[in-house]
Amino acid sequence: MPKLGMEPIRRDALVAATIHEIGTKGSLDVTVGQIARRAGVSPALAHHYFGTKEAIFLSAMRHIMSIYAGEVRAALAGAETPRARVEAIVRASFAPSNFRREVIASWLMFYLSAQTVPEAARLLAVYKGRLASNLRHSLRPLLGPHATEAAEGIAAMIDGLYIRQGLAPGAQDAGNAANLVLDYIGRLVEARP
Amino acid sequence: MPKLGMEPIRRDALVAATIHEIGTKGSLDVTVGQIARRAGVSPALAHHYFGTKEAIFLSAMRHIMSIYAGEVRAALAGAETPRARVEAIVRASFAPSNFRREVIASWLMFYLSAQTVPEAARLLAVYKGRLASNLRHSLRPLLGPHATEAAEGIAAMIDGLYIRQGLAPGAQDAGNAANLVLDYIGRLVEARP
Amino acid sequence: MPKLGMEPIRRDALVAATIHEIGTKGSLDVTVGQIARRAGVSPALAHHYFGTKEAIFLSAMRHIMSIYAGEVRAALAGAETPRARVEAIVRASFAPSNFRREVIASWLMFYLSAQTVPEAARLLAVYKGRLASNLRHSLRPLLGPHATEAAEGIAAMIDGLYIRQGLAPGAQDAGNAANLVLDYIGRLVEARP
Amino acid sequence: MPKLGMEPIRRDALVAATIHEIGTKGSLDVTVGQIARRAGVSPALAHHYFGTKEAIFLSAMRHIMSIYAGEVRAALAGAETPRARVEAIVRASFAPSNFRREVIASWLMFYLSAQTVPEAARLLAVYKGRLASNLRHSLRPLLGPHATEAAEGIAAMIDGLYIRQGLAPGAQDAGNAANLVLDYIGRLVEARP
DNA sequence: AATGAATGAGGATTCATTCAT
DNA sequence: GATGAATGAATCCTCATTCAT
Repeated sequence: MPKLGMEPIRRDALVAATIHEIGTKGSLDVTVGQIARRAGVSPALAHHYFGTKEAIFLSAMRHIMSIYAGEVRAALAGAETPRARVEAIVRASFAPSNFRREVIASWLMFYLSAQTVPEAARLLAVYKGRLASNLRHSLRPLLGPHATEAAEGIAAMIDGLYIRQGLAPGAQDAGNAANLVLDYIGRLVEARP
Repeated sequence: MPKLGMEPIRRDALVAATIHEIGTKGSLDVTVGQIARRAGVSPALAHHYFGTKEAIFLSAMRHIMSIYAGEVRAALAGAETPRARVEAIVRASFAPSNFRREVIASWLMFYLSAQTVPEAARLLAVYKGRLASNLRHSLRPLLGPHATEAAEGIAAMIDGLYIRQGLAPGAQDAGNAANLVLDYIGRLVEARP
Repeated sequence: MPKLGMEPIRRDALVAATIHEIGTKGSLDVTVGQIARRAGVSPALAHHYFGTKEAIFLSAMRHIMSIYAGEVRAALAGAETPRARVEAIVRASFAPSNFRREVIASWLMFYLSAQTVPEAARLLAVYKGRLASNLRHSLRPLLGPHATEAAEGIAAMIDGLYIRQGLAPGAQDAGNAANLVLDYIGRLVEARP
Repeated sequence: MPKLGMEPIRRDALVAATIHEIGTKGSLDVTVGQIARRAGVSPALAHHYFGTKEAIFLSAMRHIMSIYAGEVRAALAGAETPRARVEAIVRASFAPSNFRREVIASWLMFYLSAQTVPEAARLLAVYKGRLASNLRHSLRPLLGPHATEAAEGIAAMIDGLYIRQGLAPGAQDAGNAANLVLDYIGRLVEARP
């Protein structure tokens, strides 16, 4: 009987290597060879398990998204009021597992590849739809008809902080970033005289 | 007037072609051949004038930045109060000459290339520094010590709206985007009870 | 009876799969993986039993030739006159077990591989020699010194009908093909005024 | 001004190199690199002028067919009677420019590639249609309703002699081959008692 | 000023084959 | 007996870049 069960191990290693390489390079110009080398395997094996480079990238994208989704789910679990829910979503976005430079860089790369790769576009649309819907749903009780545009503003600010984190030189402070959004939410929600 | 040489004409055409191609493709995967073809010249000529592909990209980046800078300068010219200045900067960011899909896509590509190309990083840093300084300077009289973080929030939201415009399917409304930022500024500036 | 080992079963399955795949693709561009998959085994097993891809092909070639040889032998068994012998050989060439598209395609592929693979060339030479000698031998009593060239003409026509059957789109009629050759033989044999 | 007019020269050289390499190898397993090397250029240039390997092959196929067509046209020019026309077609098929080993090997390779490449199939169908129609047309006055099947027999014999010339070891005699077909035609045409 | 000609370097992908279990 | 794991070698193709004219 042959050696067994390597597939999930290799797949995970290759996905991790992909994220690492994209994060390091800060660009999508990553070769299968580089990914494979970092994962400690041959380029041929990468193709053996994934078929194409695009499939590797998509797997990495799904991995990142599932981490994010888990973070959001966990954060929402303990949130009872609408406002707490909004804040939970924001905090999840800046959780350490998400807000690492390499993860964010990958995020942005997938944003980019969605321009070209239909499946990437689909995945991204799902994520964006879910985020917007989550935000709107929680904001509605607080802001009524203004919930939609508030959700847009919040999502935009999050994306902006992401791009600055992912592409700017020098790591930034996740807490600080989260606070900026939370402050914005405070201003949106709290009645003005 | 002396008869103009072809050089500036060709350079401009190539820069315009670069922006167009990046905007169309939505990615940095643009070849010198594509750029040259769109500009109606041979790839060899592109190299003749620019030396390298990177130099073509940098020229395009400078072009976009100078348009943006002009727009900001013009907007600031008519602004008398601090708040008007802040709003002018924002409006300039969403002026039609900037907030076109292809221009924004190029913007983001340059953001990306700053990861790899030192000169691009330098240019981007200059721009960001100027934007932040402009915002801070105008916000200071209104927000005092909170000006810095307010400037960060505003800049982040602008970037976020840009990325959504540049990479999302379906053109968006510049006016709507500007209003989101202006509303945010309003909430920042207006005193809360 | 001893329990049969798996070896002959696997070998047969792989040979059959090889012929099937070549016939389906209509080309020699068949991978060991495809052959193994059709045979329901792993590519590694194919190598285990045959050593190399070339050996698999040669086995398939031998298989086809032995079927052909059996068909000829059977046909000759009932033939008593020289002319009946010639016709038996022709009929065997167009017997259903030979004149199937996939078998003929394989035939031609082996013709091809004889260009490169010495052992294939040897096998093919044996077959051609036997066919020619069979034909000549039977034609001699009828045509005397012209037997050799008549045998050449007949063999060529058979090959030509094969290539048209094996490589032309749309299955053809074996009976019709056989009749063409038989008619030719009639014209060769029957005295002209 | 650049060096000019190389394109047709290179294209011709590459087509010739393709035929040569296929003829030498006796198989379609010819790489672009080999073709380019024989043509004295880089593989990249071959792609520059032809785009794909398939396109190179198709060009070579068209080249061979046009030579053949020219040969037939020339032979038919001097033929006045139906029988002379039939014989002219046959002689053209065995003219020295066609019946060279490398040309015939290429012929057969294209026969093969027609299995896979639609455009090759189309070209081959055109050739076969023209040949059959030429033969039928000339045979009709001589054989009436039997013309069709006679044409089939003749075409098959020609193909058979081709495959033997193209794939058999040791060059054969074109004159001998032609005579076999001419003799066959004689037997088809001349009345039997 | 401009370009056709040409290529070296590199990258995705395929595949026969080997090996440890 | 059988196979999953793994890879080296090869192939097509792309592209920035150079050069002679």
